[in-house]
Formats: sequence, structure tokens, C-alpha cells
Amino acid sequence: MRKRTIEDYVELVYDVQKGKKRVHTNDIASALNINPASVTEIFQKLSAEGYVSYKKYSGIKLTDKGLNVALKIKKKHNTLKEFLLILGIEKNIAEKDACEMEHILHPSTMKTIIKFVEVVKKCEVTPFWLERLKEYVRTGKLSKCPQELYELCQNFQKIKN
Amino acid sequence: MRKRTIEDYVELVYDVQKGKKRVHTNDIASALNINPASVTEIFQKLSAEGYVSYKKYSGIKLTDKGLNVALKIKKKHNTLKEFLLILGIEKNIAEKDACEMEHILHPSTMKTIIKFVEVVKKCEVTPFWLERLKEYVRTGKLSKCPQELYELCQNFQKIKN
DNA sequence: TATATAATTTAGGCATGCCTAAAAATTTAT
DNA sequence: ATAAATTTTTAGGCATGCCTAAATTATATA
Repeated sequence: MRKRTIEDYVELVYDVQKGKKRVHTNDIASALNINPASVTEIFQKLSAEGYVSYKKYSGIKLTDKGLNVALKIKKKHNTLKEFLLILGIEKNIAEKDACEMEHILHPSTMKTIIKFVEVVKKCEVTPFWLERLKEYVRTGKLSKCPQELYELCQNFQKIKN
Repeated sequence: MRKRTIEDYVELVYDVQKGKKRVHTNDIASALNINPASVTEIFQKLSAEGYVSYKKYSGIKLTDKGLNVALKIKKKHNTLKEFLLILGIEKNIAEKDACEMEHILHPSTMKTIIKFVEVVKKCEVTPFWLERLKEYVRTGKLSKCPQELYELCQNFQKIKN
């Protein structure tokens, strides 16, 4: 796996923190399958960089700074997952890929994807292109674009110019 | 930057190798802005894992195994870049994000994206949803879906069920 | 409240991916 | 063909992200 970033940890701490006062080394260690001793080091780093408040032997708690970072990433994560789900990616895979993508995409790419998701979600019917895509993924066969739709697009294109 | 993978190196070697017999440490070092001494180590590793043939002081050359890996990644890369360009992402950013995504996406996500690109490319007109998305990204305003298109989608949905 | 148990931290170690400086090999120019 | 310049490699170093074992602190129970 790639090197885990501060963001990864902050996000995880956020998730674990729900319904708890403080997050302990073991919580993170078992979530990541790493040694509690390693988590202590992570806590020290997170603390040094101001993402958590840390008191020896009593776990950590996100600071405002940490919380903001966590929320920002959670939002990215959710949007990306929605995006992948829209495309028809299987839930678990969407979850995992979103997890990776959230750290690497350029803000402007992220922005476009946010808009993409919004547009699709505002549709009251499943968009035709999406139906067609999913069918293609499923069957390997790409149905022809119906004449009416084709003409519709052409007309709109003309109007635009 | 994230840790560079074997794949990164193989891909780069492939690019540099074009129109040359062998790839030398300096080629890679200057491309990655790292020290030639570090590249020697990379060459040794690539060689040990069978991606390149390596003879001290005379550079490397991709083996069949290495070439296959390179081609597979190049293909992924191109598809992802096309995908991002379709969504309206700026060229340089699409290039960079594709570079990151190519290493992390699940094969099934990749497969869907390949189909997505194919579908859009087969369209003889710019799909309506795409026009609409781009306008939304540009202006922040999302035009209403025209009644005709809406009805069309509804009809197709009915037919399907 | 004393003690056993569990959680946490410290100390020291290992692999990796990079570095610099110096040694070795190759290439170029005279 | 030899000296000078260039390229490549080796050797040794540093940071980082993990590890284990042992020491320390906290908690639970008798």
C-alpha cells in the first residue's frame, strides 16, 4: 500500500472518534492492523502538527484544525464514492477507489466531479447515456443512439452556436 | 510526492527508450530530478525483478515482461486522460491526475472508464449531458433539462421495464 | 488499597528511497 | 594512444514508517 498521509490518519481518527471522548492507540492500531507502538509515533506527529491534542497515556482528540481537515476529506470521499456508484462501480470497490482518489486529484478535477454528481442527482430519470453505458458494461454491446436523441443534441448544438 | 512504484519507472523507461538503443542513468535522473546514483539502484532493482536487462555502465533495455507492463500502463494512462478531458479537465491537470489514477484504480473501475470513453467517443454529436455539465462548471448555473429529453428518457425507462 | 492485567510509551532495529562524495569505467579529444 | 572529461557505480549516510521487546502508567478486581 502507498505511504499513509496525515490526511489518512486524521480521517480515520474522525471516524473512530464518533461516540467517544478520545481516541486511543489501540483503536487506530487495530483499524490499520499495525502495532500500537507505531500509533504512538503517529499521535506524536499529529499532535506536533496541531491536528490533535494529545496527552500521554490518555489518547487524542481532534483539534479544530484536525476536524476541518477531516470534514473536508470526508466530503471529497463521499462525492467520489457517489461518482463511482453513478458509473456503476460496485460498492466496495467504489469505497476503496474513492479512498485513494481523495488524496491525489487536483482541486479542479475534484470540482468538476462534484458538479458531475450534482447534475446527475438532479435528474428525475436515469440519464439515457448512463443507461447506455451500464448496458454496455454489462453486455459488451453498445446500443445505437436513438435517432430522436441524436437530433435533439444536434439542435441544441446549433442553438448554442 | 508519493513513493514511486516499479510501474512508474517502467513507464518512464518506455518513454525514454523511444528512438534509443538503451536507457542510461542520466536519462532517468534528469527526467525525475534525482541523483544518477539513485538511478543505478533503481536499475539494479528493475533488473533483479526482470523488467529490464542491465549491464553495468551501459544502461538498460526493457525486457518483454517490462514492455508488456509499460504498454498496459500507457494504455490505462491514455484512457484516463481521455476520460478527464471528456469531463472538461484542463490538459495539464488531466495529464497529472491520469498519472496518479493509473496506479490506484481497481481493474473493474478501469474497465468501466474504458467503456465510458468508448461510448462518448462513438457519439457523433457532443452528448447533451456533457454540454450541460460543462456549462454548469463554467457558469455555476445548471440549465433545466429540456422537456423533450426528459420524456425521451422516461419512455426508454418504461420500455426497459 | 494492593496487585494483577491491560494499555501505552520508549528504545533500538530494519528496509527503503533518496542523498553526497569518491572511485571506477567509458568516451572524447588531442 | 593517452590524457581529460564525462558517466556510472559504490560506499556510507539520513529520514521515515514500520517493527519487537522492555519499561512505564493506568485500570480493574480481590
